[in-house]
Amino acid sequence: MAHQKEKAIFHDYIHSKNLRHSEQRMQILDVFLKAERHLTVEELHKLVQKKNPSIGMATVYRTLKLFVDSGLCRELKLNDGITRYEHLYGHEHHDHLVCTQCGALVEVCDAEIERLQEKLARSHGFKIQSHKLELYGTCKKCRH
Amino acid sequence: MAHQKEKAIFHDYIHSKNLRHSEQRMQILDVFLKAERHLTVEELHKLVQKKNPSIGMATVYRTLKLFVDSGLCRELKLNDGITRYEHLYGHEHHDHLVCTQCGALVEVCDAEIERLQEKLARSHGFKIQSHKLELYGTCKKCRH
DNA sequence: TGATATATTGATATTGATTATCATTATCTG
DNA sequence: CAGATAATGATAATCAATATCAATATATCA
Repeated sequence: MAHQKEKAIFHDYIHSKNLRHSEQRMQILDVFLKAERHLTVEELHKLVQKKNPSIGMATVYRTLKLFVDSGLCRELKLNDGITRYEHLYGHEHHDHLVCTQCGALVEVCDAEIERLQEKLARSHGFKIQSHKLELYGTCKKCRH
Repeated sequence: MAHQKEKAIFHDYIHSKNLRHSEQRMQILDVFLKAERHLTVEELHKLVQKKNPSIGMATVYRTLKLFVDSGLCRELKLNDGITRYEHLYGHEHHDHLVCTQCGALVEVCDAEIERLQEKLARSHGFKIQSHKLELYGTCKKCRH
């Protein structure tokens, strides 16, 4: 079974917080790790139900929170108001290009922009903890 | 009475869409223009009620949408999930520094970052329509 | 000006996403 | 294995935002 590192991280997190393992959590983690990125809660719930139909939405919500807290994934809140979750472990930091026509999501990163952000914040006395950069526009396909 | 330009914009918008003027819309516009930026719907509703207690929340929601469509203001959706509205007319484009401790909002702009964003998008075949850049961190005050 | 068509309002219901509650069940620890 | 308690799933509650609808206000035209 793959994703040993991620499972170890979750395992350690569960223990460090004196929480318990459960069949459901392991199943949800398994499905989440195998899935593509940028899943909504509903999408994940549907995938999980294929494996275990008795797992409820509430459990998926609760478990995703644990994933976030453990550092396995992060919430992505785009302008459409729908919260998506994307893998974090083993993935470089990145920002997003969002196609406003087809909804395509492209991950991008630019070290120079990051540097200038730091500088900009510093010049206003801020110390950055995190940032959010989303570029909304049309992708090549949708313009042709 | 100040803000003639903004009122003319709204007036023109209303006419162009074959909508109607109303006492309530004018009162809400007046209060909005006088207020500081970054108002939530609830905050604006409270301010408006001081002038006309009968104005309901729904009308404030509806009217703010008109303001956005007319170009007078824009929605600002930060990570806390609360939608704020900020003045647009007569204000330069800007991004935001957000203090995660005290909630302070600082407006910033960096032409070089904007330029690099364009370039980054272009290199992936995207044509940018809008962007969102928020830098979360701690302000000087909160660190001392 | 007055009648008519229709946009607007405010109260309330509804939606959709998320969180809280709670009785039942499962897991861990000794 | 037993006891303590965390987790689950169903459901209710919450919260922001939107839709509905009867009553009212506004614009237009005769």
